[in-house]
Amino acid sequence: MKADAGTQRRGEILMSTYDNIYAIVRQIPKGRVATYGQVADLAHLYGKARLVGYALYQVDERLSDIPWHRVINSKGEISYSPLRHGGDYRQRYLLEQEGIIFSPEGRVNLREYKWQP
DNA sequence: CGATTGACATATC
DNA sequence: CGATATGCCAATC
Repeated sequence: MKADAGTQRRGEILMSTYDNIYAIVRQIPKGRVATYGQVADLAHLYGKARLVGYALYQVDERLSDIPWHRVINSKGEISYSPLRHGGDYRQRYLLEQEGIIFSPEGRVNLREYKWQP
């Protein structure tokens, strides 16, 4: 059965697509990271990783309590955006504070840090 | 309201 | 490893 484009029914609560993504990101434990693809998968949005990135982009503006910094791309690298707020390295700094080690290339070891639900 | 863009992913060359 | 191509969907122009 297919869910509607914008919303899908879960129990008796109607959740918008983005709220679904937010719910997943909130569940990422400290010291772990998740890829956009993984979040999309868990949010029943397999193959739509772009929506995850777009959703998180808005999260930052909303200053939500969502740990957006724990979401990185499948290469284990932080995706930067020149359009984002000034502090580009903020994400990396936050991850390092959680004990995540970055490679000299600016990547993390997904085999070890990737969140496994 | 049509066209463009964008925190991505996967496959192929 | 990187350049190119395709899919995917919402927000923005």
